[in-house]
Amino acid sequence: MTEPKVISFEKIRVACKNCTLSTLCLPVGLTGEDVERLDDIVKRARPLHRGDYLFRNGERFRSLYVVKTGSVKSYAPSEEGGEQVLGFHLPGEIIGLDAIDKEVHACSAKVLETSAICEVPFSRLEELSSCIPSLQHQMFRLLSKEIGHDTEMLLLLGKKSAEERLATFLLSMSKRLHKRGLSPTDFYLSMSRHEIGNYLGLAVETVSRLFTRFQDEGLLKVDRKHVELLDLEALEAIVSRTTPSNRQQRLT
Amino acid sequence: MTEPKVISFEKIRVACKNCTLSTLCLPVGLTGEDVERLDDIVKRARPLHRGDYLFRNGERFRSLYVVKTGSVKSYAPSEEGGEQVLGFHLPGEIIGLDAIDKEVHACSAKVLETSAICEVPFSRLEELSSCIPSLQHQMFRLLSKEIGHDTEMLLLLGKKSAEERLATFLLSMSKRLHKRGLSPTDFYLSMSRHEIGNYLGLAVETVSRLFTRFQDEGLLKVDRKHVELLDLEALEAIVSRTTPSNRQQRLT
DNA sequence: GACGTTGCTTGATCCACGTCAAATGAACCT
DNA sequence: AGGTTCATTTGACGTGGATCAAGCAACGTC
Repeated sequence: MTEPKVISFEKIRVACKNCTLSTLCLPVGLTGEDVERLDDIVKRARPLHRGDYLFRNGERFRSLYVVKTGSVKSYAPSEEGGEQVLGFHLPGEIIGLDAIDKEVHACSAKVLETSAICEVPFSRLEELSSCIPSLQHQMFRLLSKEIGHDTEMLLLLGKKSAEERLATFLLSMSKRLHKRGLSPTDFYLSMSRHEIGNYLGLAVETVSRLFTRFQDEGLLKVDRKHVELLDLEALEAIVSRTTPSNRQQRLT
Repeated sequence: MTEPKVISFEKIRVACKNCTLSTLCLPVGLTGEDVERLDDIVKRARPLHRGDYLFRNGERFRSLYVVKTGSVKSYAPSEEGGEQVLGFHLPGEIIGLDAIDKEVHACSAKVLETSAICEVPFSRLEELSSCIPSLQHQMFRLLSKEIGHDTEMLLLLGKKSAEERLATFLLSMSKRLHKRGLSPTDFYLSMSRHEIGNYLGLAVETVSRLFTRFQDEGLLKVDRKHVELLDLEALEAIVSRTTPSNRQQRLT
């Protein structure tokens, strides 16, 4: 999520245990020995570049992918060339979990900027988790967490207004970047307005207008892909605002 | 999903291996012995009635639940009393997977009609799956399948029109009921219009109007909760129709 | 069998957002 | 520098579906 221009040589540490992401990506409660065994099965790939695919829909599922640096989007084709962006993936996040069931990828994953990606062959991972109960537990948690995330998105798409959606998106980016040691208020978006709109179920124009509106209201500053959040509290207020349109919500 | 009036005494078979749902609910590739061990940990509860909760959001997560007969809805509270219906669960379907991660239920599950539910203590299930690799595999698949389902809902809420949503919903019910040996064209909906609307991100009024429109167009017949699908092909056509509004969809 | 309660339908109106169209401006060529 | 392309912005306009407001049918309950 940094300006993609100057890519200094990424000093990729070769072992999981040395990886800066270990707290995000590695299961907690693994012994040193366990981590080494996990380490053995992870393939560390050369850097990928904007537009490269991790996988495409229809391909056979073999591996999970973990973002090490950079960012990735995943998206599902709908009928007739349409697409639904399913998520933007930052360092430490795992991609491909939805394909375990059918063993075929139902969505595609495309790299948004120069990125380093770890590949984890799933069959090996499965073998390993039946040996290491705490790894199995972490795998269950991981899958479950993904479901929880999807649930939040359902709520967003089902109930929230355009401005709530964009505010939610910006705060989500902010928090996730912050967890990774980056500024929660000043960052670059690696995806286009188009992709943001698609992800949030909005037209590009609406996204663009909201950016300028938020800017006019002093909530943030935008310049192209660079965003500076000026008033996090106000954004939070937008997210958790009870819209006057909550009539349909309350059920028996 | 049958008329709740006459509840004859449900002859509940006590063992998983005898359960009519075994092909839906039980992992394939388990030995007879494995199934018995699984069987040991499943608690079979007395029938629950309309309005009963399996669990409520905020409660500590202990068990997964499997619908044996009847139906259940799950829903998440949003800000300030609003709710998002997350799903309607039919026999053989599993509820509670999203709570594994945080060990707290983020949503509630409420019984829609008199139902029999199996309870599976998760810690026991976890122990068992580290002993039985094929059970572990099935668990991964199950979790993954849930993610896949959520993805479809994201597509529905993000991109589809009101009529596409209702048609998708009806066909989904149709297919799922058919798998369970019931009529794919003639069934009772155990949930209210209100709940359908909430689930699909639509107002009750819109759902109601669409039902009458579909009826006028000869696609189906409705009387209260009883639905008869008359033209499955036409409904399919609505679902997979390229809306003229696919401008935003195609991305680079 | 009258009476409240709840769920569903129907009609009239409104508005948030999508759509269409055009201008602006980066980035990238040659 | 000038031209091509593509992303973003901005304005004007239209509409799908939400909202508001009655009716109406089913189902209690006493």
